[in-house]
Formats: sequence, structure tokens, C-alpha cells
Amino acid sequence: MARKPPTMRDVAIRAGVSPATVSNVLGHRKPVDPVLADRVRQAARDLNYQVDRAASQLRSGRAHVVGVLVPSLENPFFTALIAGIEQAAQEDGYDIIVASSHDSEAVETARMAALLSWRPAGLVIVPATDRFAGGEIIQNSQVPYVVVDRVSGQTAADTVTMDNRSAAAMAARHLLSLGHARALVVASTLELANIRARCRGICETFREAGVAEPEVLEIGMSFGEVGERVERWIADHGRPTSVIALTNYATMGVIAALRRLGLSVPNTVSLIGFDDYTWMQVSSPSITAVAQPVRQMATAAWSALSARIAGEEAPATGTELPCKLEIRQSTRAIGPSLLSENAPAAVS
Amino acid sequence: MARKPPTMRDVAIRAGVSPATVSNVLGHRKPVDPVLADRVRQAARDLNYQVDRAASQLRSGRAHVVGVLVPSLENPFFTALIAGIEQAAQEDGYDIIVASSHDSEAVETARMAALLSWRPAGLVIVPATDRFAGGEIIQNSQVPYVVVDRVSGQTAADTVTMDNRSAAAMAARHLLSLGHARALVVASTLELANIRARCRGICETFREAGVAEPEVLEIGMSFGEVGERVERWIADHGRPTSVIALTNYATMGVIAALRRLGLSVPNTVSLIGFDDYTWMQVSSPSITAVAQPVRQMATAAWSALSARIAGEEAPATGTELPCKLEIRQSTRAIGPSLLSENAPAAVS
DNA sequence: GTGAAAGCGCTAACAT
DNA sequence: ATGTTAGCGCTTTCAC
Repeated sequence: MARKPPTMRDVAIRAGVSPATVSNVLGHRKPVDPVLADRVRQAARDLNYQVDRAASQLRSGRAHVVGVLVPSLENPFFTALIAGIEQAAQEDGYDIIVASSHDSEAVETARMAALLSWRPAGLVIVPATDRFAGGEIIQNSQVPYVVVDRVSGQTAADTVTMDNRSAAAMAARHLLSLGHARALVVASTLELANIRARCRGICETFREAGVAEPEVLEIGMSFGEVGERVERWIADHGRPTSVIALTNYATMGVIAALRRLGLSVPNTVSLIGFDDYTWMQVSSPSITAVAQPVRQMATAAWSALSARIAGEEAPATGTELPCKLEIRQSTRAIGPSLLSENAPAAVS
Repeated sequence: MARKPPTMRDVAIRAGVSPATVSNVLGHRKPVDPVLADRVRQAARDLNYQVDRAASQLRSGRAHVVGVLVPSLENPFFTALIAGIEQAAQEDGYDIIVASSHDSEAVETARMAALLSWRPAGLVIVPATDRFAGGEIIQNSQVPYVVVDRVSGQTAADTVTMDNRSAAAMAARHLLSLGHARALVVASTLELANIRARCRGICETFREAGVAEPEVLEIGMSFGEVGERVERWIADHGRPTSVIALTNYATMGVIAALRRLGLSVPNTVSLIGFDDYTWMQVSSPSITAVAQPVRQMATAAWSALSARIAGEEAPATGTELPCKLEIRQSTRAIGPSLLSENAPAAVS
């Protein structure tokens, strides 16, 4: 027992050729006599042979693996991203090593070092914070990488993100078109540039419409707290006619809080969420939401990365994908549109 | 540019020692003079050195990576499982390579071969089907593996799953205790042993209570169809007083269907879902659900696998974890309990 | 078109 | 306790 897996040498012997030829056949590297090639393939099949990727990578210097580092594997947005990347990568013959930074810069640095020790062809990273602790270490490792979703400041790397400002503006215009002058923005944390961009988009849009900017409530990442904080805020400040929740946890927290306060959606308060999930369709009322183009973000990230892996030298690209506003039952008109003519209510 | 990463030799030279000593220091392998050890660690830090895992693994024959293969990365149950495994594995110094079989046996076989080509220390697998296409290929690769969630027939491998029969029985007892004699069971597919076990648990419990067995509706994996099929069934068969949905997609589909039919939950129909997600708490009504112990499944899978990696030779273990019934608002009493005294309504 | 031989970066025997 | 050496399985010159 504990029989070792067959090596290329085993295949070579069985096929009556040299290891080099086996390598050439299996790696489609050099033209090989069809007869020999067939013998090789047959021998490989017989022995159930699979190239040892560690050895292959060590010798060739080329790795067919990329690392993917996200802040959390509990968040469906990140796992959806991983799903997309896995698919795209797999189609190009790459495997993915997945790691979570658990929203911690320290862990992020450690996990990144671990990923780099595989000498991967590239890395896809959703930073834990705007500071992106790993920038330096990865920088001088010479491994190409793409920063996704939480893009801030200027990275040397390619970036892929949603157009957060426009997305938020779209949500804001939708509310304004329904006559909402008083909105509450519920954010996870303002430490993240993408969340700040969403706030900015909303505030700008309200200002441009000549309406007072909405207040922004920062409630942290944990679902439990959200409800309480929102309840307290409303107790202190009076109720808004509408709420924009900037993340999925915020959305759920707001729903819970409004229910506890006995505020009906959309009759008393209109609600827009960020991130679109299936449950928002079956919820009653169904939830109007800004759908992030997760799938496109994944493919964009992969295509940027594969270009770099292929040796592309062009300056870093910054992809900003548009999003879509899914209008459902949680938003309701309470008066005439507050939008001027030339600002459309919604753009897809 | 494209400077190569430092090697152990570079570190050795800088620290003025031999590569072997560097290896011993960094790998905590053999006792080394503290002074030299410090010099080595310093040099490694200076150069930003990280051992090359491919080379290390090639030489030592020990890999610090495990493959994880799931049917889908879109399903939150599987991604939660991955989150748990990533955490446990990471704590033991292992990385995970993640792959999806996209619910296809053919893809499963291919992805498994790819995973095995890393010569991983082990594999965690949630099979695409009960047939588990990869059983043979992995079997003679000698790599230890654990089968999780979709456990069927007798595998030679360790298995970890929820006690599906008992879980379903618990849900059934809850309904019976509320006086429901007519239940509809909505299953994704009866091709999966774990789904069949859930059906069995429900039917047995009803039979034991002297109540007619509920009918089982099989609706496939896609969310879209679920609603229609359920609507049609109810149109044809009349409405049940209660529904048990055996997967999360089934749950959402049922909610949508009942709403379209104008059947109020829980006033007209009571509903129990399988898998517990946050949205079920904020949904109105909140959804009574069987919570799977995903986290424990992940840790159980990891501990079984690490034992095998460590060389454990004992016969395969079959772990069956208990689940919990989260009673919320979607289930309501419509009459006296149909349960006999000695059958408790719910067990945690 | 094919094979022989070297060597990727590391670790395990062995020698000191 | 440290260094020397060999070789893991593969790919890549470089001969032929």
C-alpha cells in the first residue's frame, strides 16, 4: 500500500520512448511522430498518469495556479466572485487557491505571503481595508495581481470595480423621482473607499436636485448591531421617508429594524438595498436593489490578470462596471418627482 | 525587472551558512545554534524570502495543500462549508485549492484529476451525484479523502453528513404537533441520497403518528421552475395545510408560489425550510427552518482528513451531525397535536 | 524527430 | 551541530 503515483519515467518506459518525448506529447510542446504519440497517450491512460504540477512548475518556472484572497468567505458577494473566477480560470487550465483575510490586515499579509509561496502565476485580491497591507510585499514579488471591488487610491495594479458613484446616484435618482426628500443612508463603514463613493453618489445627486443631503449612519459589519443602531437613530432623529442600505447586511438589518418599529415598507418607508440576492425577490415586499455585476467583475478580473500573465506590459487598467437598478415593491411614490427634466430617474 | 524570487541558497549565503541549515531553521526541523538561527531568520527577512512550496513538496513528498471539490460555488451551503474548511486548514498550515464540478459528473472527474495532479495531502469532496464518478480514480491515487454532505452507499472513505433522517423527522414532528395532517414535501431531486433520507424521515414520522404520508414533489435544481411546479401541483391536488421545503432554493420557490396563489403563510399554509440563512429571520413572516450544522461539518471533515493525513489507519468513520430546528413565525397550530405522548415535538 | 543530461529549489541522508 | 551531496519529477537545452 501507499503505492506511489506513476511518474513520467514510468510512462516513458511503458511506451518505449524517452521521458522527453512523453513530456512533448502530453504538453503539446513539440511535434512528435503520431505513432509514438499514440503509444504515449495509451501508456499514460493505462497507468492513470497525471503530470505532477509541482515538479512541472518547478522546472518550467510557469505555474498554472492563481491565488484568490478575499476578506471573507461568508459573504455571498465574495463567494460569487470566486465562483466566476474559478470558472474563467478553469477554462484556461488554471486552478485557484482560495484564502480569506477575515477582514484583518494582519491575516491578509500572512495569507498573501502563503499564497506567494506557491509562486502563482497571479493573484486576485479583494483587500481587507483601503490600506491594502500587502501592496508592498506583492509588489516586489513581481507576481501580477488584480485588485477587485475595494479599490482605493492609486495602485500599480489593474483594478476592477463597480461604478459605485453612479450606482448610488441611480438609487438616489429613483428615490427623488418618487418624491422622497428625506432619506437615511445606512453604511457598513466609511473606512472603505467604495462605500464612501456610494455615499458621495447619493449626496451629490440630492444636492444637484436641490434637496438636502441625506444623513449617513455608519453601523459596522456585524448583522446583530445593525438593527439596534438603526432603531436608535430613528428614535433620535425621527423617521425618514426612505432608506438606502449600502450593503447586504445593512439591508437585512434595516428590514428587521423597520419591522420592529412597526414602520411598513413601502407604505411608510421606502427601501433600496445594495447587492441583489434571490431572497429579495421572494421577500414581501420584494426589495428594490442595486444589482452588482459580480459575474462581469469576475471575468474582467480574469481577463486583466491573464493578459498580465501573458506578459502584457501596458499601464494598469481601471475597469469600472455599470450596475443595474432592480425596481421592485419596496419603493413607492409619495409625491411628485423632485428631479429636474434632464436628469433621468433610472438608467440601466 | 522580472527579478526572480530569492532562493534558499541566497539566504544561506547571506547568513553565512549552508542551505541545509536554513532549511532546518525555517522548517523547525533540527535544533540549530540560536545565533546562527537568528542570522538565518534575519537574512530571510531581509530578502523577503518565502520557501518555494512546489520545490519543498517535490523533495519532501509532503504537501501542505488539500483540494476541495463542491458541486457549485453559487450555493451558500457549499461556500459556508468551504469557509469552515479554509479556516481549519489554514490553522494547520494548509492551503486549499477549490474547484467546482458544476453539478456534472464529467466535470467532477476532470476537476478531480486536476486536483490530484497537485499531489495534495488530501481531498474534501461533495459529490455531484450519488454515483460519485471520481471514486475509482481517487481510490488508486492513494490520497486520503473525505466525502461530505452527499453521502451515499458505502464509500471506503470517511464521511461527514447531517443526520438527514432525524432532521426531517424533527420537522415533521413539529408540524404534527401543530395539528397538520396534510403536508407537501418539496424536494429538489430524489436522485440524491440525502434528500431521499429527508423524505424518509418525514414519511416515517407521519406513518408512526398514524397520519397519511405526505406527498413528495420533485422540482429540480433551478429556482425558476420551482414556483411554477408548486403552483401547478396545488392547482391539481388542492392545497396542503403545510409545506416542507428540502433545500434553500425549494424554500424560496415555495414562498414565491404561495404568494402568487394568495395563500398566506402561516395563516393558510405553514412552511418549514431546510438550511437556515439570515434572510429567513428578516423575512415576514420569519421562516421556521432546519439549520444544518455547516460549521461543525467543516471541522469534522477537517479532523477526519487530518487524522488520515497523519497516517491514521482505522476503518472509515461515518460522522452524522445533529441539526437544530429554528422555530419562527412561518409555522402555526391549526389543531390539537397529532403526536402521541412519547414522541417529543422537537429535539435540539 | 528523438534521446541524453542537466538542473529548477528544496530536504533527507549521510558525513563531518 | 553543521555541511555536503544526492535526487524528488519534470522540462529544457543540446546533441544526434
